[in-house]
Amino acid sequence: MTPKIIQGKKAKDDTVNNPKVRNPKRGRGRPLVFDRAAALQAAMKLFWERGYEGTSFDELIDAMGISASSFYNSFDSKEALYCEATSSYLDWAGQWFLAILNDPSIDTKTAFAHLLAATADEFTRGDHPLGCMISLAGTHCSPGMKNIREMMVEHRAFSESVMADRMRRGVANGDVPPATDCDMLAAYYSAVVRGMAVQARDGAPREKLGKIGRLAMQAWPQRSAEH
Amino acid sequence: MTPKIIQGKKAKDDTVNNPKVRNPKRGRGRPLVFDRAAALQAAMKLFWERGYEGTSFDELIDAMGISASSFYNSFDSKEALYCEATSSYLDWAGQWFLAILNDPSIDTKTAFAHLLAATADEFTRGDHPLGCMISLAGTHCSPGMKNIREMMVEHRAFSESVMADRMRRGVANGDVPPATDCDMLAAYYSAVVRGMAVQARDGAPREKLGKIGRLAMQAWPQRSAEH
DNA sequence: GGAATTTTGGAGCGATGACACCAAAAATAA
DNA sequence: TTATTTTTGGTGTCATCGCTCCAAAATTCC
Repeated sequence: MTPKIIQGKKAKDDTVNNPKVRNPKRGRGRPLVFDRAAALQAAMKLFWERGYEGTSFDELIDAMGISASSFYNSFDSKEALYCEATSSYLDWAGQWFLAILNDPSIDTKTAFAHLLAATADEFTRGDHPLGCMISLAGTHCSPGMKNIREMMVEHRAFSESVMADRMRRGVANGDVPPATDCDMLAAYYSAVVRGMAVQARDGAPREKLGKIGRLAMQAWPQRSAEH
Repeated sequence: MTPKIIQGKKAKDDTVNNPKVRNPKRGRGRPLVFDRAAALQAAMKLFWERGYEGTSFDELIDAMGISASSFYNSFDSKEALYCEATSSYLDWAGQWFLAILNDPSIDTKTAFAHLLAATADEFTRGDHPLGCMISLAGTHCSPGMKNIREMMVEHRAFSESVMADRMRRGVANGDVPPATDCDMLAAYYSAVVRGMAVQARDGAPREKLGKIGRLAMQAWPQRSAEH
């Protein structure tokens, strides 16, 4: 799921570069007093809810339940943490995303209908922040956030390319019209998903997102071409 | 175009409440050395490009070409400036937006096709920042930005309601199928526009946005109902 | 001209941002 | 036990944030 990762900084300790952890299970030295994975999850949810700029360092370590010292012992910087949190998010979101696109029991059109329905569900679940951590991140930000911005642009382009690839497989399999412009159709569904993320953030209920997804499926190509 | 405006702070000087200006044309006292409207435009473009959190006070007054003293003499706060900049943006964007939706020479479906085409054009023009100042603003931010967040949510809801109203007029006029769920169809086109804003920010060219808009028009209801 | 009014330049303020430093603490290895 | 390694608590730092204050400057009113 993850494309080339752009990291803000190189790890200071190059014995282990990504992620930074010196005492993985049971090494010498004082043991970690916190669960690194759980702390990362907490940071991810805070970034997801508030964005990178909207999340302060103190709020982060508070949510992670650790001190500044412990933080910098296990992570390189706020920016590096954001990269890791993004990877963690994509590991999770990539599961349902790719599972649906690669489901061999359904045809291409059905796969995208399922994808949009799942998006409506996942964007409005109660056990994590609304919407999506990728869709709207780094779109308007200061020049100092260039690294993060480029990373998010790449993540968005990557998910779009995954959708286009699935459509091309559909063309090859014969369940998508051969004249279909897969890149454009993927860009369209990508845009719809981004728009659903905005709606979710603004409080739209699951059913509303579901209907948006069903309307979006009206653009699926019929037997003849479209361009 | 502008719905109920939520202001961050009340103007300190209640002789003139919105906008704050004591020496409008030619009053007593030292005259303003800068063009307030031009400074506001400059601030608007910076906010548009970088977002609220991504724009610092020093960058703002630098782009506006004024000092901190002059700033606080003519504006109440960064937040109040953002509200004014947003209003200024909506005054401008509302022009083409409403002009298309109220064009009496075209039917409802054509109006929305024009609307999406114009969106593709306006989101990718070279004489101002890419995308839209409203579509993605305040979606992920800190709790301290509650006022701004709620303001942007309201602006987005308002433009969606304007689209729904236009559709209902189409139903009344008979050029939109009577069983159409106008609120849902408007939510769908609203989502598409938000997605086009993301694509524009990520560097998608005008033609790509145009094709997304044309694909989105495939969801327009035929003679029979859809829900 | 003098008084009143308003804006401007310039310095500075308290709070917060992200992070660095270092000695003490807690583990393992010998 | 002692040496070694690693993490932790606590404090400090340096820059930036949005904003304030005040005396000087520039205008109009009388």
